Amino acid sequence: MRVDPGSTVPIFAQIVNEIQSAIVAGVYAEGERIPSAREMAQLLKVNPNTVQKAYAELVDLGVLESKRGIGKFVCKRGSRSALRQSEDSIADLIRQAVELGRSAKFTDKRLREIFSEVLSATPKRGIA
Amino acid sequence: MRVDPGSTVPIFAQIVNEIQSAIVAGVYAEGERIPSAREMAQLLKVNPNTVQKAYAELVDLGVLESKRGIGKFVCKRGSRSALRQSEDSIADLIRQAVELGRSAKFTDKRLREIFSEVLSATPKRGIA
Amino acid sequence: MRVDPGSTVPIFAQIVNEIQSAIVAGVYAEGERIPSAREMAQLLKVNPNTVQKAYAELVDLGVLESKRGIGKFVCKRGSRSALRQSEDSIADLIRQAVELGRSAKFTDKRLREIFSEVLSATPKRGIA
Amino acid sequence: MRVDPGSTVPIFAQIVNEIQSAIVAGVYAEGERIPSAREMAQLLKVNPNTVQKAYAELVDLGVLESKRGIGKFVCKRGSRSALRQSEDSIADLIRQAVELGRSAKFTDKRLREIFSEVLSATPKRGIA
DNA sequence: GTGGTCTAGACCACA
DNA sequence: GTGGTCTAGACCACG
Repeated sequence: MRVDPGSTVPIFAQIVNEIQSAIVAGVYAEGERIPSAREMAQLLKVNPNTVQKAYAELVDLGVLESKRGIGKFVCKRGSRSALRQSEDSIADLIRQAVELGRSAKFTDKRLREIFSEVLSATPKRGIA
Repeated sequence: MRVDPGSTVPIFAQIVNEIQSAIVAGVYAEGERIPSAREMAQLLKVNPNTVQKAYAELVDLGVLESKRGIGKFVCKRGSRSALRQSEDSIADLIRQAVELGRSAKFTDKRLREIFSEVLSATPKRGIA
Repeated sequence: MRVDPGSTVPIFAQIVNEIQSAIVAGVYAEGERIPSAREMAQLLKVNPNTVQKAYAELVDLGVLESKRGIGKFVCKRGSRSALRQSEDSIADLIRQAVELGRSAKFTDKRLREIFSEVLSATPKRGIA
Repeated sequence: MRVDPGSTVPIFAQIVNEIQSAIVAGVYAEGERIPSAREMAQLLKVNPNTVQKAYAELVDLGVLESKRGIGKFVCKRGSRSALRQSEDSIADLIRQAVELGRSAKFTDKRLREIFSEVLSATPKRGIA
């Protein structure tokens, strides 16, 4: 679980993705409590408000639920929601890539090639 | 050649991409003059300064060159630069998608499936 | 740190030079935050957007890096970049002068004289 | 006698400098007629209006004088004017370089070094 | 008419 | 509060 401050992707969005991925990967089980915003903030070395914003979005997305004074917990169906949204995010990025390729008149074959290259070039990394 | 004002991608960045794609697709040949910022602005229905920012970036990227009082022209090697940068942009988006998938423990097989679905679902569109 | 609105050199370019000089001179250390565009703008009595354009160029040149919502910082190697670019700018101006002299058939001796005169005639000035 | 369309220096200004240099170098003697704007334009491969503007400036500077219907001629004291102005231009560029160096806290010794390097690195070129 | 610069002011995402 | 983007409109240098 980490964050790249230099990325063009907003930090809060990176956190949203990371949490969802962690849930999908089984790091946080349904009904389980996730670390407080402050804990997460010092873990990731980011501003607590940024984590707060990410958590709020996850509540909004139906992945987390808030129990006041206690903490935030993965929803009953949180794992499913996270899975669906992860797939959506992935599909959305790929869609952008494909559209870019289409307007430059790249063939589907060429796009498949690029995809395969990137797939084998991108290393697998741990969740922690 | 059009622009989506609602996109998260800044308009000027969309224009940069569109122009590069058009050059790669052969709409604008090397050495050829591209429409003035003002013409392009009214074509895309955006502010001329927004177009100018995009053009300035393209000059910076070595795709266009500026001749004062005459117009902007596709560089000698502009087509190559544009091609390389288009591929980079595409690969970059796919890389983001793959990284997202990796941290959610998606298998490569699943990622390939998503890619194929998106590829067949994304319509081809004209340049004009 | 000041700017001459009457100069033929664009204001934003003057700011780029001034910041680079300040970094080379050690006014802003590597990793340090520089004043916000708004602060700098009211300091120099210019429009904030003009400063922002200068800052954007410095980011582009690899001298500054931007952290959204926090500020702009001198890059790790920013001091080196600034030094190199300052020397390049100086050498470029001198090269223009020498070429002018060459085509008017000035001797190197005469060019050295002019240089020495200007060097002793140009006052040293503070950074602030 | 040539012009660099890619330079940051305006073309008309380059022409002004070139003509002055040519006069200083003795290519055009006092009282002699210089090529018409059209001739010069096709020689330099630039827009005739651009040459026209350069000539007008040279008249304004007291280097050339116009005889209607006949052409433009180097003034009586044109050679002196051109010499003085060439020196001024050269001194001005050097002054800009020195100011840049001063604000970056370059020592005079370092500036002299840069000057010497550029002087020996810049090739002598013919007038034609 | 064309590009380049500058100003003024607004809005938004981010921290 | 900070950077980033966008709009609107002005002015200038250039061809």
